[in-house]
Amino acid sequence: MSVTIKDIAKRLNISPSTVSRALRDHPDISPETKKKVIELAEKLEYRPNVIARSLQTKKTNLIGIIVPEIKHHFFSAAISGIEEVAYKEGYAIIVAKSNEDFRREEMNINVFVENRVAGMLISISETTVDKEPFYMLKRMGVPVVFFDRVIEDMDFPKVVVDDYNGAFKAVEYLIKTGYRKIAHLAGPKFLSISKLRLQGYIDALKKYGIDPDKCGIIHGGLHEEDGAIGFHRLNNSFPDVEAIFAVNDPVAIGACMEIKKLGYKIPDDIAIVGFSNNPISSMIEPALTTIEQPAYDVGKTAANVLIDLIRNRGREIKPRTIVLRTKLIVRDSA
Amino acid sequence: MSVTIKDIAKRLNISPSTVSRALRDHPDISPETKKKVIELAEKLEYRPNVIARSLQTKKTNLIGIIVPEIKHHFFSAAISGIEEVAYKEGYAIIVAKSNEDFRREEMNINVFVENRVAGMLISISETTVDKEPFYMLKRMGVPVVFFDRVIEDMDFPKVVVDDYNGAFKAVEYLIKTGYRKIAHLAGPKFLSISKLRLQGYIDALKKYGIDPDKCGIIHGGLHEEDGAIGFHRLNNSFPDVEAIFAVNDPVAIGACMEIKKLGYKIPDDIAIVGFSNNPISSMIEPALTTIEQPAYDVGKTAANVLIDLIRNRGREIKPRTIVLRTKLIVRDSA
DNA sequence: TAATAAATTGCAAGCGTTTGCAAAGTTTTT
DNA sequence: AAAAACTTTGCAAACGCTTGCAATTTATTA
Repeated sequence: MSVTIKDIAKRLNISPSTVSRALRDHPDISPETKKKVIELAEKLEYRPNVIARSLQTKKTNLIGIIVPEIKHHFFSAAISGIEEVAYKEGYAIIVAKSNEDFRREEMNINVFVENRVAGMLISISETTVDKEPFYMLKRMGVPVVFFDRVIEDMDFPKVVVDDYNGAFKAVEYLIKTGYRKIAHLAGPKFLSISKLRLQGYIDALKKYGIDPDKCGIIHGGLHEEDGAIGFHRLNNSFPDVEAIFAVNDPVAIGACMEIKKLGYKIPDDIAIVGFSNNPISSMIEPALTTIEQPAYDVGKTAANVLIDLIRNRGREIKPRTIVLRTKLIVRDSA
Repeated sequence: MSVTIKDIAKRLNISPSTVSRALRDHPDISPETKKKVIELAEKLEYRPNVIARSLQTKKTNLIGIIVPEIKHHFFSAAISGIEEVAYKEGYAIIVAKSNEDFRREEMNINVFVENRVAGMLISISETTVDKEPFYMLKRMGVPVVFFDRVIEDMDFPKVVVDDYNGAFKAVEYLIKTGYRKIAHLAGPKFLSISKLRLQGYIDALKKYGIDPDKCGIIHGGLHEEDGAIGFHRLNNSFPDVEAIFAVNDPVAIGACMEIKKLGYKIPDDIAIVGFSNNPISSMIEPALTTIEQPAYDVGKTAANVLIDLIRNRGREIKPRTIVLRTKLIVRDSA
């Protein structure tokens, strides 16, 4: 069906190897043959078969990405960043979502391995506890970089945002603004980001002599509905709460809706700070004070680290953790 | 490095073909050999090499997706839908963005062709005018389905939302609510979605005897800033406008911000209706009346059509256009 | 002019699978 | 007991490319 190197070779009465080299501009081939080959290739609309090449070279130009969900703003922005550098470096991205299900995550990892991706960028699901699939990747020698949601004690490089400091800054800001009873709508317990943001929250309170145990820490999910539910539970257990630090913007927004629905005023009755600076946050009423999380940059950085890793395989590179800066964005909700 | 069928064959003293068949549960192979093979394969952590298989079978499990931008909600939701059905049907998705640049779109198309994707799902960039890359795909016999942003006169299947009717309903609603001077912040002129929404707008006005030429049609981009700019221009040329129908939610929101900034009240001074029902739309103040556009379903449907096409190659399938329903969501902005 | 070096091309094997067909081994039928 | 029919396995080629090395041709040097 489609034109191959052999076809070109036959029509030009030369060998396939010469054609192959001519097409890749190999210095051994004379300018005249190159010209002939390239012209005929264009005329016949020859398209190199990357699959055949990959089989031979044992290399692919594919980078696998696994995220919990594609349509969440943070992840789609990160993917966009990854694509940007991948494109520039000559890689294509193949993306899969886990739907927060560790089994699907594992299936996807397998699919990627079978497709012999050059490397993988992974943000783990909220249900991932079994590390076996990742050990397998280690054994197979697949280059892997975690981003945002990482497995802390695996020695793959990691690219994260400064969750701890972001949380710390958010809470410190609340304290300095005069709030004391500051509750936390926390995320899933064993997710790295939840843990770090929680710790930042706790340490900020402690620094100013506030006892975190009396403030209210409610664990929940990462979505809007979790914010609403969380605030409900909070309102029951700690009715005198003055301010809330939410694990992320959707949760903060969910809480806001609920707060407004119950007739409280933000920030007068209850102040609230989110995390991630979703585009939405600046547009709600009141505009949400939050921590900016550079999603696009996380993607770009992670992709760069991975490509480094791919290209320098052999030379041992010490896995490191890159922490991207977070920034407090003060708006109207606190 | 990694374990192959040959390795297994050698250790079991049987031929590679037998191993290959055993692993794929071919009926010719005896249960005992199958058992031996499968057990050893597991023990050695054998992973089939999809690349080698693809080379042989001339098939891949890859679906290529090209969108103008990954992080826009509509596209990321559509991609999510595509991934969902692709995963279930045993395909992986490889995604690229054009950044609204037709040259990058073409480059990506080429990359996909060279990777011999099983098929492609494309939403064209706003700068795409040259159809040559798509004719090339036709010549090569690559299965292609357009979604959302389509090239109308190419006979590839298309999956779109009912832009025309959505726009019509939106404008009709405005008219029935009592507005007459209804302007339109339109999108890029040669984009199918812009054209259809514009036409729906015009026809709705005409149906009720309103002259569209006197209402104000401002062409612009598809982003927030375009909404702000658009409203400015509108406000200069048609200061007596009572309501606005925007080509999409970002534009509507951009206009809203500008309207508020200039001190007008929504909907009292100016009413506004958007298009797409971004998650953000329900959360701004006032909540945006808009047309719901089932992004996730567009993705799922497009993926299903494509997979059908891939599987039934040979049997000619008449390319058809699937139009998904849009729905008016009445909120506070109109 | 012969010997040596440089430039250009081709041979053939190999990457890890799949698959049509032949071969060998078993069982059933006549 | 031979023929026919299965069942199970293996051979070898093929998919489209790359690449080390040998072979050929041409240019340079002694």
